Amino acid sequence: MSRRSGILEFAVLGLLRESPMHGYELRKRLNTSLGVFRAFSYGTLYPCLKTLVANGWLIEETSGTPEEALTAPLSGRRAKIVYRLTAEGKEHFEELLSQTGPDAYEDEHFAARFAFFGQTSRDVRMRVLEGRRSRLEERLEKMRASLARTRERLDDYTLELQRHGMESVEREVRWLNELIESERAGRDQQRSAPDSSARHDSTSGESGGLPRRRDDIPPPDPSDDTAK
Amino acid sequence: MSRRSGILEFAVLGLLRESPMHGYELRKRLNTSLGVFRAFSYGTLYPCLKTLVANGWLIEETSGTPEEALTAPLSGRRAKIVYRLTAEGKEHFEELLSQTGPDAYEDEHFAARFAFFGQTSRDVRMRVLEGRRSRLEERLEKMRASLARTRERLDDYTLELQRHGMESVEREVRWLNELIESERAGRDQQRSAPDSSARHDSTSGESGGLPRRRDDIPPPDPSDDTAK
DNA sequence: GTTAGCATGTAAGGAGTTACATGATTTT
DNA sequence: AAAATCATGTAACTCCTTACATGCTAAC
Repeated sequence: MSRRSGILEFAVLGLLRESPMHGYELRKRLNTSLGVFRAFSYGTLYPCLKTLVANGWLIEETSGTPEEALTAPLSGRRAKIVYRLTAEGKEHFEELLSQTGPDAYEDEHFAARFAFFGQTSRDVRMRVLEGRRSRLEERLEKMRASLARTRERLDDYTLELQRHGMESVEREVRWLNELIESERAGRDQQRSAPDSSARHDSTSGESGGLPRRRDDIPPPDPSDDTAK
Repeated sequence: MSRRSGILEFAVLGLLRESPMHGYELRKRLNTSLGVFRAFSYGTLYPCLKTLVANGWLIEETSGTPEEALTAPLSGRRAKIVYRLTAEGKEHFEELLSQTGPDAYEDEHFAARFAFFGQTSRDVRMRVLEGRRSRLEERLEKMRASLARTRERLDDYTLELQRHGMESVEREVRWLNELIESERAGRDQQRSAPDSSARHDSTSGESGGLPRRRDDIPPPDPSDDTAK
């Protein structure tokens, strides 16, 4: 029951929900899917996996399927451990998904939550988006106030740094506004049942409707991979 | 000689270079000046200050000046410790300022460096800005490659998250381009002396020229202060 | 007179990195 | 047959937060 990390635990469970994987692959997916925001090392990931197994959320499958076991039978070949989500793990993840406490609005936590919106029910999505937005608006308030108080004493570079920081936050607010609007637009389709005690129903990705974006993919550029 | 933090050490020395301060004030300035990027707690700051004193970079002045000492003379009044940069501390900070190793291009480290650009020589400023930019460009390369590889398998939300992340990075690159251009424009004024072994001359803030920005201050809104 | 903010600290612990150690498999 | 990359782990260490402990001073 140990209180392992939050973000990492959440992301691992979420990725394994889609399909079983071994540690190495998991790490790559963590660092691209949730990519810009977080990069975990093996020294973090492997111990975490152990803990999740100990909690019963995961099981290890040592080179699993019978066919594969035959490919390398009796040699003392190093195990390739595939992790699979258990029923309890699934349940636990579902519960984490439904939490909308203030933690969920912090930078990195929010990114992790967003990455799994596809598996999140619409009302939770809304709460998270709106929570994030008001968190950012608070932050803007403080920045504005502090700027007004201190702007005389600050040199140009410090000022420029603050200006750029504020603009970044404002930009994210605008992004959230768009997202929230799309979610609202996607609603009304299926008027949420008058039953207000709506239980989160496992696969409740009602795919509201993201703002369909210009599809400018850079030319299929198959280059290196290695994440440092 | 203990290897204390980097960012915090750097920022403390930089702030104290401007004027002596006590811990509480220092913390507030850290969390606004370098603000958006980093928030330190007392549990971090005070021990760090002790270390810096032990290293000889700072000295403590217990309610310092004679006049002030008279205001609260013999009562066992709790000391209000003012920290002042020593000559060695100044020298050390100068040396830190001149470092342009790869660390200086990381997110938070970069922000700290930028915040003290007013006290940094122009060629170092240029190196830091350009280093940061190429760091971000590498990151963009990886993101583009990874997107091209995996885009089919990803759901809309994950895609949207990546798109937004990339846009943020691209935006920062544009910002850096502007800054670099301004620095270059500000050069040519004082053709840097043919003496290439230019020693960083203490106060070498030749204030190149930031892009003068629209001055839209929010109405002087004197509200709350408290950080959390 | 009591709440809020100023001011300084410590101890315990959480979260993650780096560097090390090992070995298998694939590509060049 | 060397180099790269796949694959799994551990130990030591860093950095920072939380929660606690203390007391002063200003404002309401």
